[in-house]
Amino acid sequence: MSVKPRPLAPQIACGDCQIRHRAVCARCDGDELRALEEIKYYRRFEAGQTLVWSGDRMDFVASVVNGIATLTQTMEDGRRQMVGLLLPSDFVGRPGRARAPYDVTATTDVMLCCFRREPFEAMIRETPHLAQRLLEMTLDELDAAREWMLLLGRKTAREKIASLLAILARRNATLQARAGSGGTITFDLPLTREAMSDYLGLTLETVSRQISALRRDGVIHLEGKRHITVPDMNRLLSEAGDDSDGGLVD
Amino acid sequence: MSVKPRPLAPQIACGDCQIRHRAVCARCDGDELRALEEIKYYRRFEAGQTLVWSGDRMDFVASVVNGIATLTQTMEDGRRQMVGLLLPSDFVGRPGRARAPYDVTATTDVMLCCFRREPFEAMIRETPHLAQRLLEMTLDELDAAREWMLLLGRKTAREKIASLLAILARRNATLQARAGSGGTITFDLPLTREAMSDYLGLTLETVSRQISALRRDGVIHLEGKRHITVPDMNRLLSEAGDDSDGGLVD
DNA sequence: CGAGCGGTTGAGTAGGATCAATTGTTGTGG
DNA sequence: CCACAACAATTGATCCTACTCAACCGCTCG
Repeated sequence: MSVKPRPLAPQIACGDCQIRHRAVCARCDGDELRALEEIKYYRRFEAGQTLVWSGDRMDFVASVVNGIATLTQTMEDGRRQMVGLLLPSDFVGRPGRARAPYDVTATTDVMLCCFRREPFEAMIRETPHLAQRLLEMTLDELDAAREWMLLLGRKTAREKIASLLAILARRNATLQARAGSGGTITFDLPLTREAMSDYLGLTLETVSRQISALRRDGVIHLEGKRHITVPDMNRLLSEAGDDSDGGLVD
Repeated sequence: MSVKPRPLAPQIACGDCQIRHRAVCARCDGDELRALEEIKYYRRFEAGQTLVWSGDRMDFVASVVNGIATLTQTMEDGRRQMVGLLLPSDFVGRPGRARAPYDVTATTDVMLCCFRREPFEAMIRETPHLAQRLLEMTLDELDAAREWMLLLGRKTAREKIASLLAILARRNATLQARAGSGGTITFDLPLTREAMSDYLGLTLETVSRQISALRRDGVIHLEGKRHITVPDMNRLLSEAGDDSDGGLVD
């Protein structure tokens, strides 16, 4: 249980940063960036590591630079629900709160750009660009959370799986900048079956069965356990129950 | 289907407003309040009315002054999930977005304090107090949404009901300023069984059965259909699975 | 080689959904 | 004043989806 010395990564100039235009700092001008450079430092985590435990003191907030992390809540008897999926440029922590309300776990290797909390809170108060961007990001997260609530409360297991795959596919599509809506899309699952079950409010057995079912029905193709091909995105979307089109299965 | 002329309510001075210190305007100083007075107007809605339809254009944002409203999402086949419960001082609408993503419905008579969207957005940019308060409120809503996700994804029907009752009881307790944690609490359900089922991701039959079960087991008492007494708040909390104490049922 | 881990599949079960009947309660019109 | 419709809610019977428990596969690592 001994903790390795925290891996501090070398400083990167904000100007060279991959997430410069999507993270909290997106709207900051030159002076503001320089102020941020003063209070930032990088930390690297390995896949599987817990970055923060629920209830822990957090004296930083951070942007995810690369990798994927999750927020999860756990009940006393061990039931777990993922409540956040953090991708590059997403924000971790809450200004004005010292204790973490959720476990934060790295599902892949993760690099964080951390800001010491106190000076960051001061900047929020003083530089409107930072506060405005954070507000915008928080509103987006709230919308995502509400979409997620519909999934958890009302969708069937099959629809849940299809929805998650659609989210991941769409994300990869924007990165690959292809596939208007109908084309073939390919990506790797960044989550284990267990993590997927925590996301979807299912058991891992049900996740596995439904993935198999979608494969049998030709909605997706699988190579190995993790590599997924979606031959027809519209088909996947209609399986997800989201429908832009009208569910024209037959 | 004819729409009554929208009920415009008489103007109230911000200084006399019940929600002055909890709404978006909570941190505003005198000048800022005066600017808000310029762009605000009141609207009243009757119980059951839909304030906004999903997809509609919204050219205002608003604070709930009194009454209770809900945000709901609906799938094509009619499955519905509530994704927000709006109480007095809560905020409706999103600066920077013209179209409503959810249906907003009054469950009781509701009064809104509306701000025309364009000037309000300008104020967000210029008066940091407004933006800061809105950020804070949005972060609180995000936390609430994540708590709700745990409920939807992992709790049993009985725990869901107990959780909802605990939330409503706690809210009334703060209003009545009593009942540290153990005392008797009494309140009226502001929701129909159907609205509760939309909140909890259940059917209304299951809601009814579980309320009956909690009554049989002495966790709550019922007078009529809507008036609820909680003799032991800790008992209710442990039924909800939230537990501050360890679930010491036997 | 065996242990550990991620994943798949099968058999049996249970919790909540579905379909249906019934009881108030309220409000409307004759 | 009562009959009737509309609506909220309760309760019962039955069904089915997803959970539970269990065995097993393939791969990696020590």
